[in-house]
Amino acid sequence: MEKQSYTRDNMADLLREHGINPTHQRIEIAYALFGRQEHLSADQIMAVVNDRHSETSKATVYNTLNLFKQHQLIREVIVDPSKVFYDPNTSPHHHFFNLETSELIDIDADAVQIQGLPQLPEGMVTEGVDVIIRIRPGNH
Amino acid sequence: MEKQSYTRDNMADLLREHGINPTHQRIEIAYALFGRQEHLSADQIMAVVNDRHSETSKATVYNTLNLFKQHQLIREVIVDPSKVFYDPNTSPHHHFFNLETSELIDIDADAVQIQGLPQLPEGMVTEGVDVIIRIRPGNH
DNA sequence: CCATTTATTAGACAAAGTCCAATCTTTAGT
DNA sequence: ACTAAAGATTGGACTTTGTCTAATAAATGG
Repeated sequence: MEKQSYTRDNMADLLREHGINPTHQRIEIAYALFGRQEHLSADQIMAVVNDRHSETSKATVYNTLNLFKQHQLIREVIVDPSKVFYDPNTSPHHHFFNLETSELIDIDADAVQIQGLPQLPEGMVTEGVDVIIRIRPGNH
Repeated sequence: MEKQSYTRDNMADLLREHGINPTHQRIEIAYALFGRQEHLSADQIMAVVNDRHSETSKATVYNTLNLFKQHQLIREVIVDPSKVFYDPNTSPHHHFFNLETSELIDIDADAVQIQGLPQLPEGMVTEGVDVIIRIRPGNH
């Protein structure tokens, strides 16, 4: 009874659990993200999904990613000024961002404590805390 | 002897101190950013600078912002998937980001401690640490 | 004041993402 | 299983942010 195998069938279940109608395209997109547990951009996802024969349009990729985001199935990572990355890991965590390769590495948020943050502005509520550590190779 | 007044003349000096040739357009752009001490996007800066009579082209705005960034006069803030904000404050600090208004509020980094971050990947060096607290109005 | 370097510019271009109306799928009810 | 209604997908036009280029303008140092 292995919990963590990312088959297309499991993707369908995962989508249903999140109240999303599992269509072909949605299953493929979910499989692309969860199957490799990587941070991918929309165009990378489209490339993966359309690897052999084209099956999914640009509009559907964007529609689907936004849908997944709304249903808290994935998360956006905003670190690159030119493209958004999508993260299949929704548990609280932070990121190393490799400025040379645009690669992201997860940092579990449980291990990290942040102290001394000022009070939120009046009437405001926290939606999320992102810590991004921008790294590059070499000790200059 | 007031240190912190942001006149156009002071902008010229500031640019020279950073090894930047102070031209008309560069002074205006610096004045727009430092004069109001706000986080502005490229198009907002262009709007400010060309308020009355158009004087500065889009290409120059982008050229100049990138030049300022290279000379560490300003900093990019990447929080919004669709546009970069430019920050005249280069001292280490973090941000509240108002998701409703796209407004940024500085958080002095001196007050904040971050503990428990894992070791950097081998051969990597930190270029910067960004903490972004995404906030929105109302206590749901 | 001239020559050379340095900046600025308009407009073409590129890439990411959105929007729309037409078409195709899926679902639910019978 | 059949059909109507709802939901999903599509190509392509469009928008926005940002880059590039080749031509022009401005500043600088003799």
